[in-house]
Amino acid sequence: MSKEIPELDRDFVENGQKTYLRHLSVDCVIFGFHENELKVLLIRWKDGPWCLPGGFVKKEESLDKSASRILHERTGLDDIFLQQFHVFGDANREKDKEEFNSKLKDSWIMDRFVTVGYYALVEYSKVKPKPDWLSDECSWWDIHSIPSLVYDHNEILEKALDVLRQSLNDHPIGYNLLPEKFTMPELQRLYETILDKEIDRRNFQKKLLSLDILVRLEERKTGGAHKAPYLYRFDKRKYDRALKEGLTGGF
Amino acid sequence: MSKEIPELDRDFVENGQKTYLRHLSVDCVIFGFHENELKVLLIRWKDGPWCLPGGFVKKEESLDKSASRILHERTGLDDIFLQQFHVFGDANREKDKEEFNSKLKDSWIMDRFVTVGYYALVEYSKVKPKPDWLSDECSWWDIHSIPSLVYDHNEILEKALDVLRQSLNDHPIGYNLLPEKFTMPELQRLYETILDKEIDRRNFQKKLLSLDILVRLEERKTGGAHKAPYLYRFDKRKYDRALKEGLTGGF
DNA sequence: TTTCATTGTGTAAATTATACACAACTAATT
DNA sequence: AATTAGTTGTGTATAATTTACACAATGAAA
Repeated sequence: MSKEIPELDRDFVENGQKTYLRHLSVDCVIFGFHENELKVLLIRWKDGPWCLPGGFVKKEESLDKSASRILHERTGLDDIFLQQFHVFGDANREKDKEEFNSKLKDSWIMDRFVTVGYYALVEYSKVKPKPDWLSDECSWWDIHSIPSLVYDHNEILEKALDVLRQSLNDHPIGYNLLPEKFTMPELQRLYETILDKEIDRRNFQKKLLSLDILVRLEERKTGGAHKAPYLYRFDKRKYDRALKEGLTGGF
Repeated sequence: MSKEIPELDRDFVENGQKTYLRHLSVDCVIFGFHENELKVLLIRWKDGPWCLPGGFVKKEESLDKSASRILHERTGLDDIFLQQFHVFGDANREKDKEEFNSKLKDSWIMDRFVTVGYYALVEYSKVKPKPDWLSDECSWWDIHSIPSLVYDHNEILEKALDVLRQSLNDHPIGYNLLPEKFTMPELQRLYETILDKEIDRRNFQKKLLSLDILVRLEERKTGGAHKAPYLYRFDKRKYDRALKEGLTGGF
């Protein structure tokens, strides 16, 4: 399974504990929305399994800062919407850890880790996924066809989806996942995908407009094979205000 | 401020890192309800400030297990409703740490700690608060008059209250805080205290009964200076079922 | 016996959520 | 150029839920 460890990695493996807090990691569930599908950014370790992008907490760095640093490293983006959602602390959550890391026997990396899950909402088109030096691949996966992930990462992802679902009415989820201009059907697909249920088209539009956080533009979106829908954008000011009070209702 | 460290403490201070994960702690916000007030169990360090009861994570122990162990140590109770709610990971969250621990200069305890917040719901009357060997006092405090706590513990407590408020409709909060038999006005006070708002008496009763999770007993509660109210209890079976689907509505 | 604070109870009005149908538009097809 | 297929835009009636609100009965204390 494992090859020899390159020079760059060696320092990390042998001396990482001087830089990072031991026993503690951060894993990110990075959501994007594209072609009416909710997607998650996954990476694949060199010669290894798929997993959530993650990293470690520097000794003088806040947890939130770690997460946004990791996110920046993986997506190139700054100012990303990022939310801590759960800590995974089972004593045996990293089963088969030796198998995946046979060359790291005495490294701090082989210690038990408790990991803090963050979810991020990013605009799909702005991300250029780039694998890091630990990984071969970095790409988007539809949430309906996630591969088997390392350790408890499938569980972490499920929990993130769960929290995302419950947050739909009091976090700026639409705002962060969609491009600046979007159509009502696109927004509806986003809601339907996250909630995993169908919503009546007219009632959806009625409720979203009643929240008074959207602005309909003069433009329409052309190019589709059908009637051209209007474009909308969020009214950031009103949106932020509404979120403070919690968006009412919920489908 | 500090006295000499007793023998028992010395081993913990000098060798704790052999038993516990470094950099990681658990703090518990233990809620109880008594005399129509929502209360929190606080402890006071020997010669030190008030704080949330907390502890550390053993190397082969899950996070949840740590929390319930800590809770058991502090309250004597088992099978407590316990819920992780947030991780506090600011790099400088433990300000004035040296001041409070002047005798521990080189101990693992002086390292930076990230702490996982758990909230617990206990039946007030079943708890006999007992300070541990680190603390002088252990007692209940009304949430409206919490003293200044060490580090960021006031912030942790506020966050717990926040989460408790938001969880009222999909967690068994009433069930765990009240004694087996209780009156409708008592239940209403509990809701009003947690939500920090008044609720119409008739509408409250109507909704709670419509959830079909309460059983009215033949008994009434006597001894009060007024008309004797009926006693109720939760129908555990129906209650659990309802919670799975999320209690509807919400005041 | 009276007083006082509290409990138990129901209905009407307002708000919110749900169900549902047809004409207009656009690109693709013929 | 006309037709087709699939999608968009729009409003109303009904059901469900939430809110507002008043008075008689009770039990202890005065």
